[in-house]
Amino acid sequence: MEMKECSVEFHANCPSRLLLDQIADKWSMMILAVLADGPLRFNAIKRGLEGITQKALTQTLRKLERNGIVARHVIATSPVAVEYEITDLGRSLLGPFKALYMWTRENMPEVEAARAAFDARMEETT
Amino acid sequence: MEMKECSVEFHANCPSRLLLDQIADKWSMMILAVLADGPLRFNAIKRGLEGITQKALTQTLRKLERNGIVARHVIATSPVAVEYEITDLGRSLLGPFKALYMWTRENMPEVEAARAAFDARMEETT
DNA sequence: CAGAATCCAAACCGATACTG
DNA sequence: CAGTATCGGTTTGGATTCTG
Repeated sequence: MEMKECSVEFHANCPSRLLLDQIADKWSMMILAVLADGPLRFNAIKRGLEGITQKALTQTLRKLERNGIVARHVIATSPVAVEYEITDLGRSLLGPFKALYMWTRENMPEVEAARAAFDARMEETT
Repeated sequence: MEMKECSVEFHANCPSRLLLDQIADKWSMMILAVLADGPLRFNAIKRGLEGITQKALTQTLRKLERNGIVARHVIATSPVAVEYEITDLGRSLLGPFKALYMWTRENMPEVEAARAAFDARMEETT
């Protein structure tokens, strides 16, 4: 019997890895969900995401814009209005994201049970 | 015409949000992919993930174990062997993860183009 | 082999103040 | 309104050393 090694490998420079780092963060998924129904202005997005700071929102929007997932439109009124809109590319991401979201909803109870069991085991060793 | 607000809202204590924070991190997805074909020992996993440190691997495995996504089996040989195996719960996550992974592979070119365009625009304003 | 412990630097994070 | 700039504080992350 030979040694077991993994058949899949992930290299440090694997392009999908670099991209995953970009999109699989705390806020990106939620921002996209919020923009799914139509373009929104900066503060409207902010109001939809309880707990996000202005700084985090700005940074995440910039990153999404750079990756072509949202588009930023400046409307030259006074004071200026800025609208963020999901792009076609971003829209194509909604499917995968939704699958992940549905998984969390469906499997939450089982995860909670696992956590409780794990924490109980930790307790008893203490 | 009424003000546009978002119809979806994410609350800070939304359970799916808490779970998403746990599973959508840099290494979890890749560890799961590596374990998909069968159980592996600690250092075999490590060899499959170029760039991961022992500390990061330990931490991520603990988290996955706590959430019931992988199982840890200690084999009392000398020196000890420890095998990590994906659980049924973890296996059910592979689908959503794979969808995300496929998306990155398919849309990488478009993302790169968007980045180049964005960075070029930044240059010209400087 | 599979970690735990420690140390230090770097990245992040929220709060605050300021601006066109 | 939609940001930028700045500043501590905390968290993270790597490198190293040690152990059953």
